[in-house]
Amino acid sequence: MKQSQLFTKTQQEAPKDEVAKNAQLLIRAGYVYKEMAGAYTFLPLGWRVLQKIKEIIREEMNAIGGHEMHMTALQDKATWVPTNRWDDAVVDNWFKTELKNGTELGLAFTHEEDIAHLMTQYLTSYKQLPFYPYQIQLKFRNEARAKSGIMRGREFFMKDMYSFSKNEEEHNYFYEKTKQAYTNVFNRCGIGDYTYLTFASGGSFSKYSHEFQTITDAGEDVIYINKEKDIAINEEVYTDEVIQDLGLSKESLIKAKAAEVGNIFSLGTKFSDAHETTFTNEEGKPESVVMGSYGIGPARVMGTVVELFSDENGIAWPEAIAPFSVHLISINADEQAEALYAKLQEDGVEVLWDDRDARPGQKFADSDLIGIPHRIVISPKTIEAGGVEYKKRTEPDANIISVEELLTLVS
RNA sequence: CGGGGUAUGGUGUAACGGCUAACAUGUUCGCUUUGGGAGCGAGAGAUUCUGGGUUCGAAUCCCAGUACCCCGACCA
Repeated sequence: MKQSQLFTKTQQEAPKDEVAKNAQLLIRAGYVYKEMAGAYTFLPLGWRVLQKIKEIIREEMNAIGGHEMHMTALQDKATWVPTNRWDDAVVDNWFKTELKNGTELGLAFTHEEDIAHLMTQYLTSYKQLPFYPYQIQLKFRNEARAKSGIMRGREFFMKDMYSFSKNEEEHNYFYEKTKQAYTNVFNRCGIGDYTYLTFASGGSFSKYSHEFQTITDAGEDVIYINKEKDIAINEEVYTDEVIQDLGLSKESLIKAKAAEVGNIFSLGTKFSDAHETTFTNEEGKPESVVMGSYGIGPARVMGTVVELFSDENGIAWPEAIAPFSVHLISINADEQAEALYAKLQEDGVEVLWDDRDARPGQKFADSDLIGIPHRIVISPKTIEAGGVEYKKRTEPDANIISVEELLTLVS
């Protein structure tokens, strides 16, 4: 894409009401626009990053048998009464509204009830099980206080997957597979080294749930990490009993602030009992289906990445989720740049060409701020030296390489 | 939801209760310039958040509302 055609532009200063580093950088670099507290618009650059994160999630969910679908965000009150979660005293962050005729509606903050109810129509036999529908969708939560930029909004993206299994054994097998799939997602997004499988409070059907917590000061949770075993304990269940149960010792645990980028949860038959979501077993008798739910916040992942990978000049995206792979900067070499741009695109390289009539200093500053992994400069100077200048965003030095070398580097 | 704070061109800031609300940046036009946010000149851009009050006079003081930010609580 030609940068002159991007409608977003960079800003030297962040709006003063934005304190979170992720939001400051994303706004300054033109990735997002803040509509109101806790609600951000993803501009073309930001949407590209988000789409890449979603696509990684999609691939990993599909790889373990997930089926993508899309549920309505409008919630029927009747569906939420059986589990008592319509009650404002139980769930206090509903966005509720009503139809013209006065019928009450909710905007989805999650979908367990909805999908348990839906499945009463489709789940009949044990032969159908197990299966794993998921969606990547907007969720709404009327948070008392939005904060941390795009990491905790009132409207936010969520990948929510639900598992339906015949029994605990079948459920546990998938639960463990999901752990690995989640690990793959966070590794691919570049935050694997900072992300820990974290034991958190379970529910009536399991001792623990598992969270994926990424170490960052911008996070809201406190966890205790055991680096050797690559696991952590959430502060909320940090007791002598739990430490012992996990075979750890207090001395081996390091306290850290972290952001919850994903969680997986065994639900047992809590929701299927409430909605009579049953299947007919091999004996011909009805049985409640065993459920699990599995969430990832793609925008929270994006915010966390920015928190982790930036310097005083701007963002430094991990390769896999960068909006573009190559940032091509031309200085008084439009013709040569145009040819290189065409060549890169031909080779399937995602390239942003800064073709603007701007001074070099501004282009460099913008490039650092936007944070595309590979920077190419083409100018009379580099042409005379026999090629282009190449620099990684994460490295301080640039060097001249030939176009052929460049193509093998980035293709 | 409790406590605290802030609100002035698009953005960041300034202005003792007293002149036509100032500066930087961005933006438009012209000339010059081209390897780390260039220079000169000329323009456009504000009902100082809203409503009330005090005062001869309010961006400035007071009250209410709204929005935003921070701390805490909440986060099924």
